Amino acid sequence: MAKELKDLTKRSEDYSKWYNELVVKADLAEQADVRGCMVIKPYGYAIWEKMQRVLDDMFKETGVQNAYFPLLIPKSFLSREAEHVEGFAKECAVVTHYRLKTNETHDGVVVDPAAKLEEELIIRPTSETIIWNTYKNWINSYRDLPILCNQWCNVMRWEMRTRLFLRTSEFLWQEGHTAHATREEAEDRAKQMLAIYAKFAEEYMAVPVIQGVKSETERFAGALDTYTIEAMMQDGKALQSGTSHFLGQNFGKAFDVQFLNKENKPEYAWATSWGVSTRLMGALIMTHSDDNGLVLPPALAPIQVVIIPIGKGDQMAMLDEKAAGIVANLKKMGISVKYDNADNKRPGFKFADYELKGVPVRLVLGARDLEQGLVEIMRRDTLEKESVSIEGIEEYIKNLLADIQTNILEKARKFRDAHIYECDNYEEFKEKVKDGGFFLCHWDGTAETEAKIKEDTQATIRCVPYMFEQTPGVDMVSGKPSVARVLIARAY
RNA sequence: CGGGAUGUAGUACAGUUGGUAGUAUACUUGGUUUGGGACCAAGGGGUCGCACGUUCGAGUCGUGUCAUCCCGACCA
Repeated sequence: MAKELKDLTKRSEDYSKWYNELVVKADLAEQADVRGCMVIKPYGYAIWEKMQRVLDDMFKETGVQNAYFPLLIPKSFLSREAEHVEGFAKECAVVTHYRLKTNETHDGVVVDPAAKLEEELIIRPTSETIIWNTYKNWINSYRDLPILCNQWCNVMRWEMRTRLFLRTSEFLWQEGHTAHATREEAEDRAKQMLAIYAKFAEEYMAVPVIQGVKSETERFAGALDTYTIEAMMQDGKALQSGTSHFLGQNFGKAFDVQFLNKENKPEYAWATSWGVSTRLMGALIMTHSDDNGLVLPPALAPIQVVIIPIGKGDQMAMLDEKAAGIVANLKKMGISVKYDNADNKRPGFKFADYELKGVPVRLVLGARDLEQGLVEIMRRDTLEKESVSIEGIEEYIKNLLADIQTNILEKARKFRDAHIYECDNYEEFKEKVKDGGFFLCHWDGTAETEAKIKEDTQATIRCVPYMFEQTPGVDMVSGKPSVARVLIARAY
């Protein structure tokens, strides 16, 4: 099966096909029969669960609590906030009836026309509206604030074109929604959560990201500011991997969420929302994988170490026993390990299969090596093999896992940094941007310039990045003055 | 919704001038194997997307229809 993956055209030639095949072959997910939705398979879901656990802990450290709000949103809620409607209305699934009945020939069902809903319900594309409708009941005084809620759920957006993990009609995510008494507090929270996303991306996913703020046209519908982390994939395209929005008082006003402040004066609550989705899985896959398959960061790999025994029939009992000791020790150290002694698959098949699945470390327990007290150990990121003493192998593995984690982050960072260009000449930009990469260019701040760039090159302004030193300059398209360079790239 | 392509076994594909369905892989059973994706033997699985038409006869030709994929518009 995996042989087909190796036979695929290389990444550079047909990146999307390579990516899709990889997701399927590595047993992460597949296209569902339902339009634009995906089935996440157990192995893929295990990665998502690990991400959830880590993120959840990070949120809770900042005082956020989990909650749950309804899937269905009354249509009228969506029209309360004008810009929000504009942004989402076009791509929503709508519930119009609440009952089916058997058809005339009694071999199927039809929608019962008598069961038409008076007000249609929308399957949530995001939950700002229903949550703020609820917050109205929770907030009376400045003493009730801040409210810091997060929910893990699914949402649905009727996308025109879908791709596994990166853009599916239904996706899993977390959405945090906070309410604050002051503008400053809300703005700080929006930035704080972005920083958490960036930390998670780098420390756990080993995906380096650029933090910044979105231009007006790229903002979330209804937000005053949208902060973003942008990652670079191996084909040089950008992937928006997480966003945090400062929503001002837009939703407070739209849902009439007022509180009495310390001066006993009514005031609208200030809002933020922030989310990351199963799209992060896409980022993970596209950042690290090679033509042998997935390369998972040890911090998120469901299986961190796989042990494969090799020997003749009568040696297996001895190998099982030897492995059991190592497995027990590794588990004690909090390392997840799988011992695969299935006899219906040959070692070569297992090697290839676990490489495809991105298991960071492989240990080969061979009867022949064991006579000399040696085991073969392979690291997935570099595919380097080494024979090491079985004495103290656990400690060796622990260090190796840490080394892989930092190594793949550095590799990804080096790749990204080598593909970031400062550019002041539009003709040159147009030529170069086709091949991918991030471009730091001066921008006059107008939507016209932004639109022209998009029309000419398909590239968009990803963000105004924080992390680079900024000096004023001249817009490369319009020639007008510019205060800062923005990050421009083609994006997923 | 515009431009292009494709629908044949679980999957990936072949199928010549129209003549009654084939390869690989996967699956099942038995045996031999096991240091980089094993081998041998036997076996199961398809109203060729759907409908209509042409024909003695359609996977193949025609018309229609549905679905999927790719490139745009939209997007976490």
